[in-house]
Order: sequence, then C-alpha cells, then structure tokens
Amino acid sequence: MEELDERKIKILDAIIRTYLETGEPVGSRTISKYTDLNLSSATIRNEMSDLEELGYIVQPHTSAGRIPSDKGYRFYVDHLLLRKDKEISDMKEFVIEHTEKMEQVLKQVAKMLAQTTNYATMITTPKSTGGKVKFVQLSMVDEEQLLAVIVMEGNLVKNKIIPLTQELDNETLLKLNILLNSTLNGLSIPEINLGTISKLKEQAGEYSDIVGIVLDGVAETISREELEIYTSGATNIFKYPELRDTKKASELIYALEEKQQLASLVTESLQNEDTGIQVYIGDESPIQTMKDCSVVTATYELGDGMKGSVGIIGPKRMDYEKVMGHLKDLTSQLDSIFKKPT
Amino acid sequence: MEELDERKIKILDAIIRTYLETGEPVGSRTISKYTDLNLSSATIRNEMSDLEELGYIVQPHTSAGRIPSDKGYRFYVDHLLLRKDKEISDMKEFVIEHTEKMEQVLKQVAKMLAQTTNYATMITTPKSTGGKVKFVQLSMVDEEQLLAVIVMEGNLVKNKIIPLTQELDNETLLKLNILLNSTLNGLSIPEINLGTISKLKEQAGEYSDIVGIVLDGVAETISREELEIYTSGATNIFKYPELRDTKKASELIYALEEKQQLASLVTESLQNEDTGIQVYIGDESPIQTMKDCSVVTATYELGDGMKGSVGIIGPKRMDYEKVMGHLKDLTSQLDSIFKKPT
DNA sequence: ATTAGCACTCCAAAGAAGTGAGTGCTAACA
DNA sequence: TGTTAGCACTCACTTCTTTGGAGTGCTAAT
Repeated sequence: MEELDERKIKILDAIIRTYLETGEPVGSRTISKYTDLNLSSATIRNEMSDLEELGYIVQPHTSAGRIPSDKGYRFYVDHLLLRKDKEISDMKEFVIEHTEKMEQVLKQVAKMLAQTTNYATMITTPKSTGGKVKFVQLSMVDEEQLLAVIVMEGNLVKNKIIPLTQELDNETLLKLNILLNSTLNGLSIPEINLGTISKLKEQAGEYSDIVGIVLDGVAETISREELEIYTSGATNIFKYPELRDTKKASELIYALEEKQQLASLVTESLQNEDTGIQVYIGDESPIQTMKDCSVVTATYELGDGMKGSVGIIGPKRMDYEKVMGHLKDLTSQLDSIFKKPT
Repeated sequence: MEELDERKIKILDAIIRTYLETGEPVGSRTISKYTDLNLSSATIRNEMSDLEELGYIVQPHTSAGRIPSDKGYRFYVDHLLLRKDKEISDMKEFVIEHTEKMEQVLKQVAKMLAQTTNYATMITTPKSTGGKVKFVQLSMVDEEQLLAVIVMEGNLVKNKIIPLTQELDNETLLKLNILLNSTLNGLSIPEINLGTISKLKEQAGEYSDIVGIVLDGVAETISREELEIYTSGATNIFKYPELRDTKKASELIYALEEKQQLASLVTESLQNEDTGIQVYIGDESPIQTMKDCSVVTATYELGDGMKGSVGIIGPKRMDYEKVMGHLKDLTSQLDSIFKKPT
C-alpha cells in the first residue's frame, strides 16, 4: 500500500477541515461523528493509525488527537479542494477604481486582503524586467540640478535628481532629450546594455560626458530593482494561538516589517509559469522564520511581461480554499485594472 | 508639604534610574546601597512611603518594590536629566550622505534609529504647508496622456498622469510650460488660490480648458496632504517584558502598522514651537493604545517652514536621556542635510 | 471488517507548599 | 528628633503534586 483508498481520503479530509476550524488536535471520536460514513471511533482510530504511518497526519504527543503534517496539507491543497465555487469579490472593485497611483492601489489591496482574510498579506510592485521605456525627459530644475523623469510601460514613473557640475544650456538639453527618447523608447531594461550606451555617447558628440552622467543616473534609476513590497495585517497572526508565542510572533513580524526576506518568496514564484498560484507549507518556504506558517502567493501581470506578486501568510491551518479563491479573484482584477491606462 | 527636599529628589532619581535599567520594581534595600548618601533601607522605606503619597512612585502590589508613576517620569524628564552630554552621532552622517531620494533617507533614518535605540521609531515626510513650488513641467507621454511633474522646495518630486481628451501640439505644450512655470514658481501651496488659477486660465486664452484640467491635476497632486509616515523597529517592543503581553503588543504593532493614528502625535508636536522635543508619558499620549508607552517626538525643518517629525516609541522606562540626545542630533543633521541640494 | 470495552498515556488546569524580596511598624539609639 | 535594627506579614513566583479528561492501542466479541 501507498495508495489512499476512498475512505481514508474522506477521513483525512475530515481531519484537516476540522483542524482548520478549531486549531486543536482532532480525535477519533470527533471524526466518527463528523463524517457521513457512519463509523465508530475505533474504526477511525485504526484508519488514523494507518494515515499516520503514511505520514499524512501526526500526533503532537502520544495521547493527543492528530494534526495534519505538511504532507497532509500538501495532499489537501493538491487534491481535496479544487471543488468549490469562489468567494464574492466584495468591495475590491471599488477600492481599485477609486485610487490612483499604483503604489496606493497596492497598499490598499494589501490592506483589504488582510482585512477580509484575517491573515498577513504582502504585495509587490510589478517587476520591470521586460517592461519597456515609454518616455524619458530631462529638465533643469535649477542651476545645478537636472531632473530625469522616466516613464515605463504601465505608467510607472521614476524620478531622479542628478547634480550637475557643468553648465547646460537649453538647446543642448533639447537635443539630449530628443536623442535619449529616440534611442531608448521602446527598449526594455535588459536591452539597454553597454552597446547601446556607448553608441549613445558617441552620438552625443561633445556632450558625451554629460550623457554619461545622465545615463548612469537613468540606468541606476531604472534598474534599481525597485521591488517595493507592501505588507499589511501583520497583527493578524496574533489571532492564531499556535503563532502567538512571543518568539515566533516577533520573528514573523520582523520578517514582514523588514520585507527584505520576503523578496525570496516572490522571485521564486515569479519564475513559475503554470497556474500562478504557489503554496508553501511550513518548511517548504524559503524563509526560515516562516516554517510554522503557510504562504500562498499568486502572480498578477501587466501585459508586457511585467509581473507582480501577492502573498498571504498565515498558519498552516489556513483556509486554503478561501485564500486561493481570493487570490485568483484579485489577480484577475489587478490584471485588468492595470492594463487600461489609469 | 508638597515640595520635594533634596534627599527625596535624590532618592526618586535613584529609583527611576534603577528601574530604567532593570525594568523590575525597585526595593528600599537596593536604593540604600545605590545612593551616595548612606542611608539604611528603613529610612529609604520611610521616604519612599512619602514619595508614594505624593504620587511620584507606585506599588504594583502590596509587597513589591516601587516603580515610577507617570508623574514620576514627568518629574524625571523635566527636572532630572538636563545635566549630561550627548551621544555620538555614529554612522548617521554616512547613511544620509549616501542615499538619495527623501523617501529613502527617511526610511533609512527610521531604521537606523530603531537599531541604535532598540525602540520603535517613526518619521514623517515634511509637511508641504509653506513649501514652495520650484519647478513644473508637463510632457506628453503618449497620444492621450500628459505627465505633470512638480518639484517642490527640498527636491520633493511629485508626478501625476493626466488623461487628455483633446489634442495638444508641441508648441502649445511649450507655451503652457512657460506659463505655468512663470506663474507658479516660488509660490507656496496656500498661495495658489482661486485668484491665481483664474488669472492663469485667462492668460492661457484658447487653452484655458486644458489649463483647467491640468491645474486641477496639479492642485490635487500638490495639496494631497501626503503625510507619509515610515515606521521601523516595531518588533523591538518585544524586548521589554512589560509590553510583551499579547494584547498590548498586538495593539501597539497594529498602531505602528496602520500609521493612521500616528498622525495625531505628529500634528500636535508640529504646532509646538519651543525646543522641538515633546515627551508623552503614558496617558498623556493622544493614542489610547500607547498608554503603556512613552513617546518622544522631535521636529526637523526644511528651512521654508516645511516641518517633519521623528518619534520614538518605547516603554515608559525608556532611557529618556539617550533618546532625547539621539533625537536632537538627528534633527539637526536632517535640518542641515535637506537644506543643501541633495 | 467493525465495534465495544478497558487499561494506559499524557497534557493541562488546579492546588499546595516553599521561597524571597519587599513592606510597615515599633522600639531602641545617637 | 531623625535614623536604624528587628520582626511579622504580604504577595508574586516557582516548583511539585494532584486530578480530570481526552485520546490512544489493543483485545475480544459481534
């Protein structure tokens, strides 16, 4: 054996569902009442014993009920919950329609998601890799400072103030602008390589050193992997006793606050092509401090290969069904929202 | 009586200092050894009894040592600690010199401050009231979208994408830019009133409606009270047992995460003119959930009346001396940094 | 194959007892 | 009169024990 028969599956399902609700280890008696297949607790016990041997469930200590192991959750996620319709998409529309800058939309989304799910959430700005430059402009802000504005596909606007040592008259500025625009427009970040740069410099002729400075600035601005991450609902984790322990909670919240580490979650899931939804259970997560949690991430797209990521962090016994529903909804909405000009 | 004699003051000082270090209620015996004036524990007990009656210290329960009351802390802050030199200003310089956009500087500062003090910190962007427009520019990003860039004093850059229904040729754009710049430059927000706007529209002649749209956009962008607040070190509060309680910690962190409420701290302290440093002890704080904490805020300035605020949130027994030193340092540095062009 | 019954395990909550830091008070002392 | 020593008392904390109950595994009966 290695296979689960129908009955074992039903029992496993029941165990997990019950555990999701209560957060307490679940005993044979409970299940014997819960399921439709009428079985006595003793029978359940036997089956449970099997399930434990197979590694789907675990006993925290000898005489406690069982809780799902990571493998159990995995089975649940993979096989047991693809059969249900999804949740309402409440006020999401509203929020998205009524805010403006991407940054704010994202913050809002994170917050909302945290509120509706009661888990901690995170969301990243779309990664520009593959995003194209749409428009570049330099202007003199005052005598010594140059402002570079770069607009990317998707109306992602970046600014950079560049200090100038050298004089720069209006005519030159105009020329530079034309040059920059005609060269850079339509290019994606990886396409702006050394070749492009040196060619640009060449064309700039006597102003090549200025172009150099400017390009450095521009390059830095564009390529600065500005993977902003917004989080929300960190305090939700206090709602789950199994995470409430000071040390765990502190580490978790720290991770959420620092954001740094969260990036690892994202980059990984951005690679992944298929459904776009990724589930990390316990140790599967690349972040050590989250080994007592589960993380569900999803990807949203901005058309031109710009991808961002939304994630939900909660206890292992999170309501995967609901969470995945929410995420699916959300990403599809984000997709459509960002595609039209804001 | 009502007055504290020299000896009582010394004892009170000793009590508070000891409590600040240990976090434990402090007993008579400890003090009798601590102070230079050699007194037996019994004498101290008598004095403590008096101090308690006067409301400066408090007993958590009948047979515990004493801890300072809010009034005690207040006395300490007001009278007891103005006599000491300040702390080093470690790597602050470094960080500030090496980052660029204001936003990032602020984030860095918050983080650094949290790390060096071991408390939670917050910092706001300078409030633009009084800030002047330095430079305005409109550019066509594509056929239907106009990008407005506004640079404020202090190199605060704001962008707004404005959808256009109407055609707009290059020449007109140029004219508009000149018009906008010559009119708006040097004006502070409150100075851009209806009068200015209608005058502008008039001058724009046949393009008055476009100017209208643009100005609306600009106005909205500028005046949006973008009081961003950055926080850091939320998890530091777990370092203090008296705040580690789940409920308190959760509320506190929530407040820090939500930021919303923090604004009340700031607005208040921005009014205050004198030293610029404000101390809220326990209930004195406008934020209810912080009644078990103390909050110290300071104001930094950008010359033109643009003010921002830095704050430190910690346990009541925070090291006021050090904190205030840090803040003083920091604000004076921020002041000078932001005044020169970045 | 299922179930009832029973002995056994073990956590968790509730008590019990000891410990120690701290107090208040009184009486003695300088 | 201010200071101190001494003593009985309080009360949180820790440790140990007890107890109750939920849960298991096994065996024998259905």
